[in-house]
Formats: sequence, structure tokens, C-alpha cells
Amino acid sequence: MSHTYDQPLRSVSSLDCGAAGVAVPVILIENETGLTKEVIRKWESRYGFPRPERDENGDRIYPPDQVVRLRLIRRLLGAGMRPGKVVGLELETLERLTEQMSLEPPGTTSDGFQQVLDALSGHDLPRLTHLLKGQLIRQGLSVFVRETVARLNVLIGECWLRGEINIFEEHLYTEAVCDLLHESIRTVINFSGSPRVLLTTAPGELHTIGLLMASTILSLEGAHCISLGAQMPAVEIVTAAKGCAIDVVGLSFSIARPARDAALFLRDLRARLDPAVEIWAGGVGVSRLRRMDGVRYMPDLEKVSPTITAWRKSRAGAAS
Amino acid sequence: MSHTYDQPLRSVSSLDCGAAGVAVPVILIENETGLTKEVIRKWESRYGFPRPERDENGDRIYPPDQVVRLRLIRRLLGAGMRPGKVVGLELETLERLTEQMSLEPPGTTSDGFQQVLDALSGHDLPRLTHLLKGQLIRQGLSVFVRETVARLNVLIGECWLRGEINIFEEHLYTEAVCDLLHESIRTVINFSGSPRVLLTTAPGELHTIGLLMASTILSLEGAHCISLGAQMPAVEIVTAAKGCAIDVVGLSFSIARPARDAALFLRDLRARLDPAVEIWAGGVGVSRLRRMDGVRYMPDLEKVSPTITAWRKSRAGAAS
DNA sequence: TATACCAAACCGTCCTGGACAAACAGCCCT
DNA sequence: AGGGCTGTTTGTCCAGGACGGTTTGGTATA
Repeated sequence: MSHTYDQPLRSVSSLDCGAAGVAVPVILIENETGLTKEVIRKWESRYGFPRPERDENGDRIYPPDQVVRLRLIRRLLGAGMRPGKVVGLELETLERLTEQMSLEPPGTTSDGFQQVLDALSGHDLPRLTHLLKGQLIRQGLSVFVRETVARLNVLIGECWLRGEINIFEEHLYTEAVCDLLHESIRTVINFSGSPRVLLTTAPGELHTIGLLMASTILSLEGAHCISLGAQMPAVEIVTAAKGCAIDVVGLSFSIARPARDAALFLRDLRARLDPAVEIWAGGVGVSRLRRMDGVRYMPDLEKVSPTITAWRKSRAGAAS
Repeated sequence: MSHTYDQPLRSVSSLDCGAAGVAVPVILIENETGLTKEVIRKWESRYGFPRPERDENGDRIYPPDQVVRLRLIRRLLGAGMRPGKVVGLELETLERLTEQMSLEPPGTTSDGFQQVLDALSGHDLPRLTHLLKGQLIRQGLSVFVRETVARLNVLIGECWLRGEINIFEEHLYTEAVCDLLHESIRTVINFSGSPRVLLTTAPGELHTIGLLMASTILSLEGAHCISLGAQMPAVEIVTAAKGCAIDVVGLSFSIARPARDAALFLRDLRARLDPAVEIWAGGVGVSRLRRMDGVRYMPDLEKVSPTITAWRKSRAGAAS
């Protein structure tokens, strides 16, 4: 049973241990890897990996190095590789594949982004805020969100996957960006715009930074955003859409959770929701989703503006 | 391109059903009820409830009425009832229990609070914001947070428990308050105060509104707050405390999650953390926690100011 | 060469039934 | 009232099996 984190440890070497320094019990392995415990156990029996140790009760305990490999595997699967090909590969092989897969070759990190990463590693919060704010002023809110923040998210996600930064450092970044976006949104908020967009995420999807980015862009485009935070059950979304006279339900999907759940959730929601209410699915996770009728997919925020225009046009046409 | 690894969509016949009552397959039952499929299956064998139907493959399908009952049961469990007492009770009994559960007798809600509730039920977001802002101006930030917000949280939690408001309405409230607090914090933020406080929550604890309230009060008292958001593993907190030269780790506990996890987490964290770094545990959840050496407990925000004063005094004494 | 089709392999999820330790409740004792 | 003991409750894990949708890859067809 063994709940927690209190298992001593197996400390990995000194400096870089950070995120992966402690053996992980079953109950936490889903959080650590984004894979379900069931699928991990199946891999164990099918491919011989992972090969967890056992605690005094016979429960599985995943050593840090295996957790790292699982994370890498998860990432490769998300990029289209097949479990049979990558589960059980050595760390080095996985890393090589990951690099081959990464959109930008290593070492091409631009200067500005490198400064942000340095501020993060140095835990220099004031500097981090200053860098972000400067860029915001330079680019303007819309470009800042669509390009800088979007690419920083990917970059930092990759650094985290490679274990180059700690979880808490990633959170520092997230907090700084969200703070800035909150502040900025306030200046463009719109209580009477259209369409009226309800923003939230599916149950199990915790990341709200995507919502905040969407909210920023949508507000800039003149929409009226109502954010519900994360994890809204389908029934509640239906109720909220009715109660708040919503035109569009906006959902954000990260890559953190299995795509299968996301697809099922979308089908379920679409079936229950008033057909007149559109569903717009955004976030980096949607690229893995199979397209479905009645849902608009926006893998990036560039699509928002034309989609809003189209919505207004169709709405005007329908009204006349 | 998107040859995703996780596409398998088992055909869910519930798609064709109407919006109102839809039978729920296993894979969605966790989203709909907030309970794990494993625990639901255990209840089935132990208490004879739920008693799902089966689809053509022999997989469980939960009828809508059983889903409703499961939701009610979860509410009661969250309020401290035990599974053996409530699982399998009839719908009516569950509803009666839910009503009895409220701490305050109905009808004692003060006028101002009633207005907030009305704005919520009416989904009148501008009015809600207006009410909160007015109260903030009237009382000042500190009193507003320590009294109004604190009591509103309890009140709205109870309304949710009794089913008088929907989940999404509770989220609307939370968003409005957090927005307001974010805005207010910015005016009192402090990049060079002391003590340097790291604010976060334990893994599994998702509510960050308590952090925001704490951050407000602490900043007002001249502390330097660094917020990491929710769900920080103990190891990460230790690393962060070192990296950011933290004096105090502040943790918020709600009543939503089981208290046992919280206690284990605190013990683990205390054992790993530099003894010179204090741990302050706050939030409505701490009242259930057994006291422990090396941790200061603050069931409400009134304790913050004297505790900071004491910290400064002891720190001054130690330095001299 | 390109496309359509089909069998085989792959792979995620659900199944049954059992085990166990942590958490709890009730009791006794001081 | 408070602290320690004991029996019960309850969430999570284990093992191995089954199944059906998806992908793959080879073959036949245009």
C-alpha cells in the first residue's frame, strides 16, 4: 500500500537528481510518467520493461532511472512511435531518438530564450519577470502569447523531460507567465463581447496556462471569456453553457495525459451539448486527436482569429 | 502525420443517447463521479452497490441514476461519512443526509453573503465581481481576505455539498476571487521582504485559493512570497528551499483530500528539510491534523501576523 | 507505380478474485 | 477526559487472462 514519498531513496548522483531522485511507488507513477499504472504493468509482462523493485509488501517501486526512461518513452509514443519498438530501449538510445525527434536541433536556442532559461536555473524571479515583461512590451500582447509564450512552453517542457530543470523551476516559470497574463488580460477584458466563450479543461487535465493564453487571445479578438478553471465534468459544462448563454466551449488539452481520454471526453461532451454551441479544442494535445464532427481543432493560437471571424460571419448569416 | 499511439476508441454507444441521462462506461466513470473505477468495483462486491449493467462485451455500464447516487455518496464521504454507512443507501436517504450535513442552519446567511450567492446562481459575473470589489474597498484587503473570503469559502462549500449550487458555479466564484486577489497582491508584492516564504500545496491537493489568500496576508505583513502553485513533491520543495534561500515553507490544506496523506507528507517533508527552514501549515484542513514538532499550524489567517512577528524576533535574537 | 483490401500482429483496457496494511472505531484502563 | 489496545473497515495492489479496436504489411488489382 505504501502511499508516499517517504521511501528512502536511492539517491542519484548529486547535482542533477532533482525531479527523479526518489524511487516511485505505484500510486505516484501515473503522475510522474503520464502513463497509467495498468499499461506500465502490461509493458513489464510483455516487453520486460520496466523491471521495478518491490517494497516490503511486494508492491512495485520504480527506481528513478526507470522513471526517466518511462518519461522518454511516453514522449516518443506521443510523437508516433510504437510501444513495441521503444519500450525497453536503453537510456542512450531513447535520448538519441528524442533529439532526432525534437523540432529544433539542440544548440539553436535563441538568445532571449536562453536568458529565460538562465534566469530560471538561477531562481532569479525578478529577472525572469523583467525578461518576460520586456518581451511583452516589445512584441505586443498578441504576438507575445502566440509566439514567445507558446515556444517557451515547448522549450521548457523539453528541458523538463530531459531532466535539465526541476519541476519547481518549471512551476516558477508557469507562475511568472500566468501572473503576467492575468495582469494583461485585465486590461483587455470584455464583459459584453461576442462570442461568449466558456473556457475550461477536461477532468484529469490540470494545466490552465493554455486557458489563460486562449483567454488572452480571445479577449483581444473581442470575445467575452468566462473561465471555469480546470477539470470540468461534461455534465457541468452542459449546465454552464445553458446557464451562461454560451456560444462556444473552449477546451485546452496538454500532452500530459493520455489522448484517449481526451477523445472520449470530446465525443461525450459533443453528444450532450446543444448542437448550436460550438466546441473549440486547443492546446498542444489536440494534434494527436482524431478529428470529429462538431468540434473545431486549433493546434495553435493562430487559428483563433480566423475562426472567430468565421463564427461571426456564420452567425450574422444565420440571423439575417 | 499524427499516427498517434493512443487512439483506440472502443465504440461507446452512449453517443447516440440524449443529453440528459446517459449510461456511463467504465472509462468515463472516474470523470463523472470523482471516484476511481477500482474503488467503485470494490463497493460493488462489498456493498452490492452500484449494480451496473453490461454492454455486449461484458464491460460495466453505469446507468444514470446510479451515477447520480455515486456522486452524492462522494459528497458525503468528503464530509467525513464512512463508505460502509452510506454506500448503497437509497437516493432519498442520501439527499436527506446531504441536507442535514450543513453546519449552519439555513436562513442565517447575512445579507451581503446572500447577494453573492444570488449573483452566483444568476451567473451574473459582472455583479459578482462588483460585490466582491465593493466589499474589498470597504473592509480593506486584510480584513476582506481574513473574514469575507474565508467565510464565503465555507458558505459556498456548504452550498455545493447540499447541491444548491453547481460545480461550475463554485468555480465561477473561485475564479472571481482569485482574479481579485491576484490584482490586489500585485499592489503589495514585495521582492525583498522577509521572511522569504515558499508557498505551495502537497501532491493531491489542488486548491490554490488558500495559497493566494496566504500570499496576500503574508505580503501585507512584509514577507517575500514565492508561489509554486499546487502539488509539489517533497523532494522538490527541499530543492527549491535550498535554491531560493527560503526561510519558511507555507503549505495549504483543504478538506477536500484525506487527512492521512497530509500528515504523511508533512512528516516526510519535515524529515528531509533543513531544520532551519520552518514549515507553516494553513488552510481549513489543518484542524484535522495531529500536531507535530517542527511544524506550525495555522487553522486561520489570524495567526499569520503574530507568527511572522515571532519569527522576526527569534531570527533577530539568533543573529545577535 | 500506386491503390485497395485483408489477415495477422499489436496493444490498451477491462475482467475476476484475492491479499494486505493503513486508518478508523470502540473498548478498556488509568 | 485521555492514552493504549483490538477488531473492523477500506483503498490500493497483485496475478494472469480475455477481448476488440488499431496498425501493419503483404497481396491482388487498376
